[in-house]
Amino acid sequence: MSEPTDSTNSPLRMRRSTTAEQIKHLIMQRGLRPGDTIPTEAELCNDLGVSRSSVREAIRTLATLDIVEVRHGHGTVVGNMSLTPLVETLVFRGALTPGDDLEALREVIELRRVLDLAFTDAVVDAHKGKANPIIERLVTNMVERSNNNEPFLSDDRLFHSEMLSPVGNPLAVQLVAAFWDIHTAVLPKLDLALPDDMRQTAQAHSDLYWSAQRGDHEGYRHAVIAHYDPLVRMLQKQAKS
Amino acid sequence: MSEPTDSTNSPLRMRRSTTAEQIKHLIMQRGLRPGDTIPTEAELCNDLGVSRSSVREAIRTLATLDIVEVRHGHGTVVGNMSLTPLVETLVFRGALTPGDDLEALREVIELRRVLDLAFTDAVVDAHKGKANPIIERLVTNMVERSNNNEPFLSDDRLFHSEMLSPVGNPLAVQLVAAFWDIHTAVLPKLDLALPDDMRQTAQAHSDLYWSAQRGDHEGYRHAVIAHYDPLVRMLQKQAKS
DNA sequence: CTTCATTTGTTCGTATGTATC
DNA sequence: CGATACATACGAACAAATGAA
Repeated sequence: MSEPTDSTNSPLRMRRSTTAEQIKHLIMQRGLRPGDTIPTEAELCNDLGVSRSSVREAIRTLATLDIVEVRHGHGTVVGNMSLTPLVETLVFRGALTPGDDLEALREVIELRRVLDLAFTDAVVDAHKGKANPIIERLVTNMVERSNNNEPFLSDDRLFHSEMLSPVGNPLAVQLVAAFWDIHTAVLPKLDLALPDDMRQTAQAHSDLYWSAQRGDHEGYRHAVIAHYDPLVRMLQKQAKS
Repeated sequence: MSEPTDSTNSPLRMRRSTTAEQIKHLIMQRGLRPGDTIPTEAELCNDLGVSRSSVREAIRTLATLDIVEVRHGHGTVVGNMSLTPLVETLVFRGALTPGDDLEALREVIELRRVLDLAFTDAVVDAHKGKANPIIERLVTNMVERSNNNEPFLSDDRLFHSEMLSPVGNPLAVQLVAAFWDIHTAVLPKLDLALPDDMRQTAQAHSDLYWSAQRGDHEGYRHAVIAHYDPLVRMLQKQAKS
């Protein structure tokens, strides 16, 4: 039985935690908020008693998780802890599987649809009777663009965030935005975007807003179905081939 | 004056992409699957023409996203691209906000509840009329433990995964499991876990399964509500103070 | 069980690019 | 413009873990 290295030979090594965890601990201890600067690499080397490389790898880890944000030549600040790591992981997972990527896309789209349906009541109640100039402008813009066969990606993303925003769950807003990002990142690998489908999608956005605006839960649900219908049909067609 | 280390053996320097992206590209090119070994650090240094530090930071980035998995003294393999990065980010975000952490917990719990409700039809249809010995054992075990005031965390997590598993959306299963992890990681900061609540939660699990098993959609929805009811009440109580 | 090669983990020193003042 | 502070990159050396001979 080999003794597990009693570590008494390393005086300051009672830390089993990694450098990244120590930096996280430091952020919590000092009560730093997103945007606040964290100590420089050199300071962290002294404070934590580790080398520059270790500090850099730890910061790299935290930057990947969007827990910190590195600004070249300026310094490192606390990040806003977005869902970027989720997006990156799932986008790569979708891009990795060569023949099976539409299965990954199907799962993402189903989740988006299910989430939209799940928030139906909250969204409709939040928008009922309240005009929203921002969303109205987005909707008219999307419809117009679809008629000219122009894309409307950025409007699309903003629309869904704005619709979900007033329900009072920022995490949910971020999550659907993240799935939107994954969706649009994985999708271009497949050929689609037919003009008719684009027009149907734009119209569905319009129906979503106006259904919610007049408190029509059932109409909203139908609009959700119609919104994802072109994608579902496309996936079924691809699956047959 | 100082010559820029004329490493003539690496003439391809036109790459603007990061080292991490090059490694991702390499994984895709070779069609590597989770578990397959990727080249060693030394080999990557030669192949990509960068230093070992850069390779290590890139690998660290990919390991953070669970795109690769590093095994000390053995090598590095392709990871399974789980949702661990999402969990880590959100757990830290919840732990960071000192007085506002129950707001973060509320958002997570609302999302869990919404997701469970959103998959009601699929889950009920998938389990209707089909006995599931694994889940039945989990349920009886949880009820028994709750009567003895013993925790049943691992059973709880497995239960939700097993319930959602047959709907055929692995991504959804991973997502609810991830939110379960976030939930249980953020929760211990608050004092709770009353015996009555534990019994109600265990009973709700039982109701969830048996409702689905007999095809009772409405009963399933009520069980979902009851499942999160203790937490919702606790959050409201905490919010008042 | 021991030895040894392989591979990742850690550290140090140095040089370079970049943003701010 | 220069000076400073900072992140980025490189290379060499040694430590620790793993697995096979």
